[in-house]
Amino acid sequence: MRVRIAPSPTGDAHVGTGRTALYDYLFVRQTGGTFIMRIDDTDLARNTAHAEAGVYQGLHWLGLDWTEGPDKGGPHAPYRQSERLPLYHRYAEQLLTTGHAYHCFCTAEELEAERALQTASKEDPRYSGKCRDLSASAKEALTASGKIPTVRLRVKGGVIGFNDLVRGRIETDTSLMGDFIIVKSNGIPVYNYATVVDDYLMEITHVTRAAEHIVNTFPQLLIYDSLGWPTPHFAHFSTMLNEDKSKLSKRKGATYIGQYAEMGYLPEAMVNFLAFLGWSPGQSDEEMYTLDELVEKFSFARCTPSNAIFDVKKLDWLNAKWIRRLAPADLAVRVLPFLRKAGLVENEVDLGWLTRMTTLIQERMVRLDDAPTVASIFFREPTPAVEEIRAMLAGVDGKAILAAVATTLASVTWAEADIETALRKLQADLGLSTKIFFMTLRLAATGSKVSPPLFASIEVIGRERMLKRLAGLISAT
RNA sequence: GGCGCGUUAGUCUAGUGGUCAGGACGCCGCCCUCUCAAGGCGGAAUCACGGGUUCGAGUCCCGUACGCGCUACCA
Repeated sequence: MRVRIAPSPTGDAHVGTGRTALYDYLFVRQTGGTFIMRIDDTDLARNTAHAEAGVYQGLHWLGLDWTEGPDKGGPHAPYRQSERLPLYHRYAEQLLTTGHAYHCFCTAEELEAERALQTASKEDPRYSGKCRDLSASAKEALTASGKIPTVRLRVKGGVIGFNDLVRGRIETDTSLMGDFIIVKSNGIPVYNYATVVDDYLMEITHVTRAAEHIVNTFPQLLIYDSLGWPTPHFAHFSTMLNEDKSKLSKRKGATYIGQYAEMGYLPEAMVNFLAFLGWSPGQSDEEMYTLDELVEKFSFARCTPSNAIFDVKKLDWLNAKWIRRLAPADLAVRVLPFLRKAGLVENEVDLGWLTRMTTLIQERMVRLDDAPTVASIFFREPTPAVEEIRAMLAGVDGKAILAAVATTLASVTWAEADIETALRKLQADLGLSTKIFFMTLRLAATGSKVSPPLFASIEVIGRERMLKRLAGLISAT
């Protein structure tokens, strides 16, 4: 099995490209096939010069890799369409000599006018075939006048079709189709043509892509046929949409894989989520799958044909699940860049301490970039919650209570369990309700009514900083 | 407009002629609890519509509606 992903070099990997690449990768690994990277850069106007790195980076982040491509080389190099022009010309020449294609001298303006006329008279706009049977002398004259022709494929009518791996039989009548351009006047092949030449020469067995390419398959089928080439298998995946059902675009949320990495989504979660957007393992209640598990389960037949909305809420849930599943030490390392970015960590940190801290925030994060918020009390001094504590301790001697806490903490063994035992005993001795006492402590320790578990938090904050925070409050109360 | 694809709760989906239409996210409620989370339990919510075929249709066929795609010398 040989499968290719053919992104345009836009500088970033689109999530749609990511999902298709993921499906390709799963299929290829499952079948022991080869995954190929090909850069479709025939749209000169749109190309950012060699901006492939961003695309590679996004896919690599997901954990995907290929064995042939511009960056890897391979038996069918080059893997960039802009470097394969001679190939396209060779087969265009073949099509021309066999009579399957012909030169068309119509200008873009003439075609535009023709189309306008047809639309006005309510005809379906399609090429009239004006240059279809030009005489040799006419062609010579046009060439002599300096006109540069395009190459058009001669379309003969009839019903054609293919068996889509996810949708079944798809057919159309080509009598509705005009002769279409395969090589532009600037010598660059059109997508539909270049794709066919490349897929054939690169021995692609399964052509996989998004549903918007379904109708492109028809002209491609015609090209395969005209060249006398066998057709590969085709699989068209569902389209991914925004929450308002519009096509996934940058306007309405993140579109590129790199953006999700920056927001603190885990590649494990992203892969899991993307896999389930348009595919399902069938009868199973299991929601979490690793890349390896997906390799085992994936199949084209279980891909859904209908469009799928990219539901960030579900992604968030999955991400939170994956965060909780990570070993704390692993999570700590992943969280660190986000803490640095937020300015909470500037120099080296003690990884043991960071890991301990991470266990406290692990269940309180949806994304990695939640860490700076949730964990700030372990790095920065909170604003003293003087007023809240006063309100909490209304009617009792607050200063004395805080002092008792300080005294207790000053001598206790510094470990969560011991801190808890000591403080619970103090609570009993003071005769305060658990709610009041521990909320007061939480306010004192963290400056907030919401925080990670109290005793462990106190431990992680450390004796010195705890006593300092208490001292500050005692003098302010 | 033409052609193509699609349509199970708000969302992702299971279902391949006979099920109380299953699961998950989200939402609501309860429990647990030092707060917040997490976790547990429970709840509301779905087969787009109309015709067929059949003893029986979410499942098969036709039509309609709606959505998406293509209709370029874009990919």
